Amino acid sequence: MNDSPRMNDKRPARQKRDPEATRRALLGAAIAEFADKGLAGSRVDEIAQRAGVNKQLVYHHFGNKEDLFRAALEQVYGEIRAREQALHLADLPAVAAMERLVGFSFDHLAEHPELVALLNDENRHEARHVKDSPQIQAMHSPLIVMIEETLTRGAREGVFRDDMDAINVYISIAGLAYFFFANNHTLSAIFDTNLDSAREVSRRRRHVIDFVLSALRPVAGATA
Amino acid sequence: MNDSPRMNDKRPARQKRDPEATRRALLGAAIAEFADKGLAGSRVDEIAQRAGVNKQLVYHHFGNKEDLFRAALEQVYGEIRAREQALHLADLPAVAAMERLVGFSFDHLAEHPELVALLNDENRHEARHVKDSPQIQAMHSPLIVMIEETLTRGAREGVFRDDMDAINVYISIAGLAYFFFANNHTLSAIFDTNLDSAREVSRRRRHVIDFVLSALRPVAGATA
Amino acid sequence: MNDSPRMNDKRPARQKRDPEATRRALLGAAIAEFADKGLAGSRVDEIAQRAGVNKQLVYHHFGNKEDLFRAALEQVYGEIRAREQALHLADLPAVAAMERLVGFSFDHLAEHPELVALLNDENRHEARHVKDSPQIQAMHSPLIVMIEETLTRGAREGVFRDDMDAINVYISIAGLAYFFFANNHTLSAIFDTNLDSAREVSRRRRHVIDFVLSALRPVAGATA
Amino acid sequence: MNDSPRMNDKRPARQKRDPEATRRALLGAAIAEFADKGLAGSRVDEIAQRAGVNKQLVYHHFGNKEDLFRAALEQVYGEIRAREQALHLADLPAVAAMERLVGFSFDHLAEHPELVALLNDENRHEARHVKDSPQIQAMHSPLIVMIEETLTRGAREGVFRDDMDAINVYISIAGLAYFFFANNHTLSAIFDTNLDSAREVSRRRRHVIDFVLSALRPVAGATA
DNA sequence: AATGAATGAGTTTTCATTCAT
DNA sequence: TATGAATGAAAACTCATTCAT
Repeated sequence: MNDSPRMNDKRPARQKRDPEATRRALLGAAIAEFADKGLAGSRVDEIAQRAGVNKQLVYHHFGNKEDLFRAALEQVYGEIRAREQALHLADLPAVAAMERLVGFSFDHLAEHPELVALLNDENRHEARHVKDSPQIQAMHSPLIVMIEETLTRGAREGVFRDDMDAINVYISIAGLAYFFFANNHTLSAIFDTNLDSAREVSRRRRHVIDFVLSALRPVAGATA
Repeated sequence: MNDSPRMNDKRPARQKRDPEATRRALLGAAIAEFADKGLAGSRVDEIAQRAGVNKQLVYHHFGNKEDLFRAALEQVYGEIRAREQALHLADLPAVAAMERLVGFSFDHLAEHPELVALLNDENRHEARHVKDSPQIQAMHSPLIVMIEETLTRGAREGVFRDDMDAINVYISIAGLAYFFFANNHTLSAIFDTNLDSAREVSRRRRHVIDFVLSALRPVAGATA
Repeated sequence: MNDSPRMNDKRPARQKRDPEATRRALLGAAIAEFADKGLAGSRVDEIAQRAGVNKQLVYHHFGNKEDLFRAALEQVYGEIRAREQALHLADLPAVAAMERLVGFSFDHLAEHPELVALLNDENRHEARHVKDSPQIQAMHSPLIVMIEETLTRGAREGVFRDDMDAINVYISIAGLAYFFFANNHTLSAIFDTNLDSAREVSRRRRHVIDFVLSALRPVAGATA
Repeated sequence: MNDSPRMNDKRPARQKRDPEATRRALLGAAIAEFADKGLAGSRVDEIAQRAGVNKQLVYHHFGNKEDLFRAALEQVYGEIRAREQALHLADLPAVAAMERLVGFSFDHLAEHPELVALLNDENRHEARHVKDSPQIQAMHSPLIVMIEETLTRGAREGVFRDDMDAINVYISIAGLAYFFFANNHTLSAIFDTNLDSAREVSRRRRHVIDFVLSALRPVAGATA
């Protein structure tokens, strides 16, 4: 009687006209492609293909390649920020809290290699897209505050040094995991081992937690 | 008194037909360009221009863009390996040796941002060029052995823990500096500071040395 | 009576967005260019210009230069096969049938110098594109069967020898015309005549028909 | 104590400075390369490499690529002309003479595929180099005269028709072999056989001789 | 005579982006 | 919203030829 879709419709089901799904598919494809090839090495064509949609939709939904890159960054930043919010370190004793924090930082990178890849590229571009994104700017990481609180709490408990700068501690925690993942291939090649194996990854995880907690131990003889 | 060529001219100035100089100029330009733009983002044209030579000489001397990238990697690896050889840690007490080592690792990255940039790119390519380069494979880093010896010596002296794996310690030392430099721009943007300033760099340097030495302190109550 | 576009205009004239026409134009231009210059000597630029379209459309529609060459081969093979189908030799007495066949083979080459040129090039490449083209492989020439039938019929009629191999006869028929056209310029230069003139072409045509029919005459004294 | 060459010289013997040998090597390499790739597809570099000499020597000895192509043509024309001179057909009865002539034409092409390849290319260029070469122009083929004499002799002997034009007979003889070799690959692909095998080549040889002699038989009932 | 370096003008191909439907 | 065609600008790489030694 009318021509509403799906009457007795034999055309490919391809779920036409679901712009939100298209957007999501493109964004996922973009993150994967940018992580693989970098901004310069990625191809708009390839992203569209990965998403199973027409190339022009990239422009329709995101404007251009660079804007798509920014959207990809917003996405991966959004994910880590959301998980950081869920850590609830205040519920734990200082040492356990710090262990959870370091473990989380390590695990998130382990599970999200695309974050490492995108950040490398973004830094090559001098954080241009981050600076251009009010959305990312607004996503303040709670980690600095969490670290500060945990360090203070730990110092009060007598289990941590009290002279550590939270930002530097944050950078150290992140760096201990980041470098391992970011340079996994060259390190594996140079050391002629496979640092990508589950065994080496979990070894590294233990080392990092141990290393951080060890570094934060109070200085013997210091009067806290 | 005029500037006609070859008066009694000792400058290198436009020496015609000096293939070795041409090669060097190209290699330097390539390192700079690859560091700035990455392998995919770099332009052979641009590299030739930076080097002040004809574009086709890239192909004449290096084969193609990818081979040039490999040569650039060989160069930067060669430089750090050469400096590593010169550390002579065995001459120092364990703590001082470790401090020199950590300081060197930090300083070399500070002075050679191109190393960070090239390694990021190389890892994106799964260390393909490193694996293809017998030259790099042959440049064994002496650092692992140095770290092992220093850790052992420090344990004997009672100033270091004795349960630390040298490779993981190496990765930690490198990572603490690497992440700071590799992600300097995004970190600066996120924390709304300028981590590139001399002040912040030297703060970071002190933190890293302190952090490592602190982490390596012997475990209280352990019988070394 | 003016030339404003689309009055009641049935001409193809610059019809925008007619991909089929674009393809046809490119294919025609490619055949001409490949015939003139060969695969190696042809320029994609030139082909696009001849077709009056943007150069990149070659890649859009055909993939690359080599695929375009294969498409050109498919086109010229398709044309000759189509004409071969229309010969209907069975309707004629053996001698007349053979005469029509030889005449057709000669005339087709006379009218399609691009076929000679493309085949020369294709043979230089060891028939690589023909082997790669399922389409060409599927276009079985009916000529062998036609020749076989005609020879058999002629033998029965007592006008042809009965000991001739059809494939070799085919190659002979084709060769007698082919060499004349393929080497027309060098032959003209060597013999200091103009074998390209209508007079010489028609002389050759008569000779070829005469030669073939003469060769096929029954062997005197043989018992057919 | 001086540095004159070959004192007690252990350097590679490479027979330096034999310009005539260099020239020959280059010419042979050029014929091979031009036969393989055609004029447009051939690379001066590749020719020099095949010859084992420096690329610049091509220019030194031959001027440029095109002149080298002309020299290659002169060489292959020279070879066939020399062999043609040695046929001595007059010593044989007409039929045997014709058989030797046809056999020779076939065999020379079989043994010299580069002749076919070069002629194809030369015809694509409208015999430009042949016309430019006084040397080739001067190498008059004795074949036309030989054919004429043989035909006349055969007619007198009553074994040949007397109405055949020598040039057309020449073209037919050459064409029957030429097409088989020139199009061997496409014919093999189309007929799904291997016409390059010794068996098929010798079958073809017999066919060609048979075909020509059969065509030349006197017309029955004609009064010679 | 011989060599390797150097060059200018191409040549194929790629790619982000826009157009027409 | 979605599609395939079309485009301009560029990119990697090639190549005949010349230069300096």
